[in-house]
Parts: sequence; structure tokens; C-alpha cells
Amino acid sequence: MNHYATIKDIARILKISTSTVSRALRDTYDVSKETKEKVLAVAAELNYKPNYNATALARGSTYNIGIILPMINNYYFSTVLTGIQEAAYSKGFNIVLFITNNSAERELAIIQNLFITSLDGLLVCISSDSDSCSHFQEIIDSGCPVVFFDRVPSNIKTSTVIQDDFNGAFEAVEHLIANGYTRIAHIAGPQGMVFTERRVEGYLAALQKNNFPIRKEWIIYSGFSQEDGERDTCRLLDGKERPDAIFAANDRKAIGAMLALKSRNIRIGKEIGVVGFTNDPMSAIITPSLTTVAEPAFEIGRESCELLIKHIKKKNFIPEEKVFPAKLIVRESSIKK
Amino acid sequence: MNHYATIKDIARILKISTSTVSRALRDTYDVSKETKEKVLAVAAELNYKPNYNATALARGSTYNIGIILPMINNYYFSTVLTGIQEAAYSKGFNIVLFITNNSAERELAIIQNLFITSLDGLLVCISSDSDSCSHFQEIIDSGCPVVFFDRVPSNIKTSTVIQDDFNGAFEAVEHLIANGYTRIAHIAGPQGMVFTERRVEGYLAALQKNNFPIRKEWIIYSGFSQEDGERDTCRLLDGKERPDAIFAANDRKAIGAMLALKSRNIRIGKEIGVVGFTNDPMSAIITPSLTTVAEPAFEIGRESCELLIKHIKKKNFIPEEKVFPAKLIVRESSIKK
DNA sequence: TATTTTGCCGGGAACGCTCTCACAAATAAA
DNA sequence: TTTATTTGTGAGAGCGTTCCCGGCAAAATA
Repeated sequence: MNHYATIKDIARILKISTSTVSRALRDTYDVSKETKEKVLAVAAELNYKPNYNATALARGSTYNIGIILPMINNYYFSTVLTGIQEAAYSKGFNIVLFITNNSAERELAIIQNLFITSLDGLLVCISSDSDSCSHFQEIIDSGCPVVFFDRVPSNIKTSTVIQDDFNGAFEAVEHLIANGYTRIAHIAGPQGMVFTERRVEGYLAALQKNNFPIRKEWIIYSGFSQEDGERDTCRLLDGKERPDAIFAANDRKAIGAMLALKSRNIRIGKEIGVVGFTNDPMSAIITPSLTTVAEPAFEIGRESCELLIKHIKKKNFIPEEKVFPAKLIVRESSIKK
Repeated sequence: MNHYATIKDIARILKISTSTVSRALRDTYDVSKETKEKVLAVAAELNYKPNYNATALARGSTYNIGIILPMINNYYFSTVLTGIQEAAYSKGFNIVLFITNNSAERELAIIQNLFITSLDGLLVCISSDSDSCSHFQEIIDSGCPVVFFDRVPSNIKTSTVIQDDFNGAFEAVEHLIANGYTRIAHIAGPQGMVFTERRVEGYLAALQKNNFPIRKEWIIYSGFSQEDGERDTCRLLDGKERPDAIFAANDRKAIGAMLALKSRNIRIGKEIGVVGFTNDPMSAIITPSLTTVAEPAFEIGRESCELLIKHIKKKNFIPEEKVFPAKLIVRESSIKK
């Protein structure tokens, strides 16, 4: 490794003790102005850099927080991560990033090999088919604060940050109904995930409120990708009864749906309405533009991180549950005109 | 911090020395099978986790690499980061992420406060207006391997990984010429950046090869965003002589250009051709679909990281320069038909 | 003047681990 | 049997900090 000057070097040069140097560098009061200045001068001259590992070992706390994400190469997660980073940076924390690729195995491997002793806290969005909750529980029990966001486990008591999936879905479906669509299908996320269920519940609640029948075959659970959306839509179109609107669990699936409709020359909006969820920039670019439910991704990331840091700073925190509102953004894909 | 069992605890229980425990856990040969098994059993029972900071301090090397990126919430960088993460994970390295928000000040602040002693290496894409090269030089001189990718500084001798910007731009413009466009403008990235210049050079070389005149007013330097592309395009359209094709330095700018053309009811392709650079998924979604030059983002990330790890493992490396080919993807926006 | 307070500093243990060296016991070679 | 080699283990220093404790002079108070 690179060899930098240490406080011992500074102490030797100034013929003072290492403790004094340490105090001077940390700007503690117990040191005279002159020696402090001398120390800082020598430190600058030697290009002194504090050894993070030594500090962490001595103090018992690193300024690192671990982030576990299913993926980062889409709008939502990259924006969340940007928000996390913003909060961490402003509070002097570093981010150690882990990506699970939506794989439960990988998530498990990461957690097991996680050098948890070098992290002050953990921010996690569980992978879609995750079943590693007991491992998280173990980490929490050991005293390491953990905050979950977006995809949260149902059976762990700790802080969570999510968007209002139920009301977002509810509003989306009500909007479709208000615009004259009567046969509304839902292409959902993977079964078993909390946010999938909440969005389904919002969908169902809107149907019930308006006295629309519920058709099981019009709720299709699958993955998050554009291809999943395309496949789900084809299944719907090939069914006995064709819906006249599709509410998708996210924008990628909605875009997949739109591509499927386009390839069959079905006019989006006029013949079949489409609403997504996320407000991916793509939704504004695609033709026709996609009506969607906006999630405050940046804010969710920032808030999650701030909450975690709060927990790190005062232990014995009481878990909080933060819910961000989701906002309907009406565009062309859901207007019959 | 969380309190975990240490090797001392294990040693005390088994009445052996800490050195033996250390050896057993690291699976060194210098320990008998029985004691090793006993140690592992006790370690598992106590839920022993190695203290990363202590290990790093004693060994003089962490398994952390720092990543400095201008931003991550777009296709290119989030995909590069995914590639980096893949390589790091498979080699047992952790990623510490820093984001500069395209700000030179922020980049400088990050570098200065970088706890460089806790990083084995650094992977960086400099921010657009970066002028902090001397700081990087200092880090390199101190013995910390640094690999630059995508946006590389021109005056630092170390390994770099980039795509073939010159030939990508050259092919894009040749393609436009081959499709009958004769007045080709270029909306470029920020002036002074290596990759901006290379793409401009490729653009100019293609014009020269085909004996097209070069018009300074048809080369506009600005930022990377969609809004920049929109603004640049409006300037071109409002100029004395209107171009019949626009080659944009990236897809975001190209999409901005398309939006500007659409809002003026200019038919993209037929009246004015557009070519981008990146192969952002949006380029396939937008109507008409956008012809672009694909960059192998994931591979660039993976390769950069592997190169860095190679440098970490054997010091006194000789700098390498890796260039990935860029590939033209023809779609609708550049076809007159 | 005697005593307490204050400001400044040094000594040294501690954090949890790795690694070198030394040494005894077991084995192989002479 | 003697000598050399291998194998398994322990002792202890060291990595670069922080932090508690105590000392000592100067200043403030009695």
C-alpha cells in the first residue's frame, strides 16, 4: 500500500507526543493555539492523511454505510442512489455499494460475507425473491442499524421508507375509470412482494369502489422488465375477453405493453388506455406519452439515508415508517378524447 | 458499534494462542486439521465476524476500491457502474462510491477528503470541467493505482479505458453522408474534454474525406443534457443556413434535438436526419427511433475494474490504454427514404 | 504565602488483527 | 545414534489511531 506520513512522524519532528498531535488534528480544545498551528503546518507539509482503518479501529466506528440494491441500471434505483449519496456526502459518510442482481442467492452471499464490523449501518432494498430475512434480523440484533426502503420485508421490525403504493395505484385506476375505461387489467410485479401486493390492493379497491367486477385473469404477476410487460400484454390480448385499459406495476412494463399494442396496431389511449408507475423519463419521451404515477425516488433515497444516519448517531432508536405520497401524472396514453 | 466476538475470545475458549486462531481462520497450512476444525466450530458458534479495519490495518491493504463518477442517474454511468461492480464482486473487492455531480469543486473536495489510506485503488471518470489533475497525480505518486475511464485527463500517465470516439463519430457522419445528407452539423459536448475533441475530430475527418466544407457555426459546444440539445438545435435552426442533419455527442442531446424538431413540425429523417451516441435504451423507444453509436458501457466498467485490480495486485505496473470499438446502430432517424 | 483551579501536554493501554521469529516435538536422513 | 528437516504452536511486536489518566507549570483564588 501507499505510504503516508503518520502522526508519529509529525510528533517526532515537533518533539511532542502523538496524543498532542492527535488532539491538534482533531481540533480539540485541550491544546494551545501555537502547537496546533505547528502541527497543522507540518501535517500539510508532509501531506499527512489520516489512516481511516486505524481511526475506525480505535474509535469503534467507521463512517461507512453499506447499501444493498437489487440493481442500479434503471431510472428508479440510480436516482434513489443519487439521493442516498447526497445525504451521505453532506453528513460525511461514505457509501459502500453492493448489488444483488435481483438474486436471492447473491443477496445471501453478500450478507454472509459482509464485513459488518466495518459498517456503521446498512441501507437495503431486498431483491425480488429474497428469503434472507433472518440474516438481516441477525445483523439488526447485533446492534447495526438497518433501514429498508422500497421493497421492504414484512416480518422485520425496523425503519422503512416507501412510497404510497396503495393510493398511487388507486388513483391511477380511478383516473382510468374517470376517463371512460371499464375493463381494466393489471400487470403486476412478482407475487409475494409487499409493494406488489399494495399496488394490487389499490387496483382492487378502486374497482370495488366503482362497482366494477374483479376478474382474476386480468391480474398477471410477473417480473419488472419491458419484456415481461410485453408478454403479459399479449396474454391479455389473446384472452377470451379483452380489457380496454392496462395498469402496469411500473413504467418498464407499461412501455412493454405499449410496444405490444403498437405491434398489433392497437391505438393506445383511444382503444386501450395504459398507465404506468415510476415516472421514468422514458414515459415522457415515448409516443404517445405515458400516464404514470410518479415516485419521489431522489427524496426516498435521501430520506432513507438521513434516517439511517439518525439511527447510527443515537442508538436505541425507535423504528420509524416513512411513506411518501405518489402523484399521478396524466399524459396521452390514458386519454380517449 | 456492534460488538462481535474476536479471535481472542476464540483463543481463550480453546486455550490456544491468537496466532493459531488467525492462521486457522485464514486457512493457512501451518496448522493441524484438528485445531482448525475446532477453531472453525467455535467461530461459527460465536458468530465470529472478522474486523475489517483491524485486518486492513495489520495487512496494510483493504479490499476497497474507490469509484469517482460525475453522476449515476443515466444509462451510461449506471451501466458502467454495474460492470465495475460485477468485476469487483467476483474478485472479492468492495466498492466505495463517490459522485461529483459534474462539479469540479465537489470533485476536488472529495479527493482532498478522500481517506486514501483506506483504499487499494481508485477508478475515476473526471467531471466535465475538472481541473484537479494535480491531485490525481499526487495520489498516483503516493503509490495508489488509479485507472481513468471514459473521460480521461490528457496529461496524466496512467491506465485508461475508453471507447473509440473518433471512429464512432466518423462512422456516424459517413452514414449520414451515405444517406444523402449534405449539410451536417454537430452538437458537441463541453469544450476541452478529450472525448469531446475526439468526436469532433471524427466528425471533421468524415467531412474532409468527402470534401464537404467545414462550417464553424455548425459545431456547437455545450453540456450533456437534453435541454442543451434542445437549445443547440434551436440555435442551428435559427441560423442563416439550416443544416439537414445533426450529429449529437450523446443520445440525451440527440433526443433534445428531436424534441426541438418535433415542436417545429420538422419531419425527423426526411427533412433533418439525427444521429446520437451511447445507445441509451431511450433511443430505441423514441419515435422515430434514433440512429446512434453504441458504447459497450458494461464492458468498459468491467474492464476498467479488472485492470485496476491487476495493478493493485502487482505494483510497478506499466500503464495500459484500452480502447473499445464503438458500433453504429442504424434506425429510423437518419433514413430519408 | 498557601491552596485551588486551569491549561497544556505526555505516557501508555487499547482497538483486533497479522506476521516474524523461536522453539519443541515429530519425522526423515545420515 | 546423531543430525537435519519438517510441522505445529506460542510469544510478542507492530499497524496508526484514540482516549483515559495523571503530571506539572502558570494563573487565579483564598
